[in-house]
Amino acid sequence: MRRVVSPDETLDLCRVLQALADPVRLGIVRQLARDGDSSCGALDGGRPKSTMSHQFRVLRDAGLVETWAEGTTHMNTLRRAALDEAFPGLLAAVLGATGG
Amino acid sequence: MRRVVSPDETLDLCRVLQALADPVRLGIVRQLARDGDSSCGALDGGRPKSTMSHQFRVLRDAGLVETWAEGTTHMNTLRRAALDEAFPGLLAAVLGATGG
DNA sequence: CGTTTAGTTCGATATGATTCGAACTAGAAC
DNA sequence: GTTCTAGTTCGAATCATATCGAACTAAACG
Repeated sequence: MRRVVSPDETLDLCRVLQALADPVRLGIVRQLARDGDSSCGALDGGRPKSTMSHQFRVLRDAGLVETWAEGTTHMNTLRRAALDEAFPGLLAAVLGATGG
Repeated sequence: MRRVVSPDETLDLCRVLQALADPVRLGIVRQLARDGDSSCGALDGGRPKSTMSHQFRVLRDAGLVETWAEGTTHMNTLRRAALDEAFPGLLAAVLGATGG
């Protein structure tokens, strides 16, 4: 249950919006919200690992996602509480939107 | 009261988020929300006109802002209704956030 | 220890965004 | 018509982002 990369504690709105402004990353966030914590591999959609690793890094750096190792896999969770506290309603609005 | 550039009627979430994910454009949106319709010149913050023209174009293309000519000046308005309909709560969340 | 599995990091490339000066356009005022 | 004002468009430089293969790391398992 070690934490791999500590997300930046001070959430920056522009950074959060930029992290969400990408179809791949928005899909990851949506899937995490819908299905709960998942490994990186369960969220890659067939894309190369190096590409996904980059996308997860952007999400972590923006403070949207937290990642830890469990055995050989890395688990990801949405930082709902932190996001709701910093930007109330933002995550709900993004998740509620139907289109991509 | 002619409309200069017709915003794309179908709002795309990724495009909207990307347009908002810039401090300059976020500031424009915030100022439009707070002070009401304004000319481009009243929102430039001393930046070159060509730079601002580009930023307004991004906002228009994303459907966030509508622009029309009044005499020599161009007036801008936030498309609140369209945004609230497409992504309920999003604009409120972005405007409610205190930080940049 | 050797191997497999799951991600990361590195390096390169390609694509897109931002910025700005200079030239252009349209309306207003003289 | 000339001039002024307010923005746009063009072109180029700069910077950031996305993507991917290849090499690397760390845990698990034999």
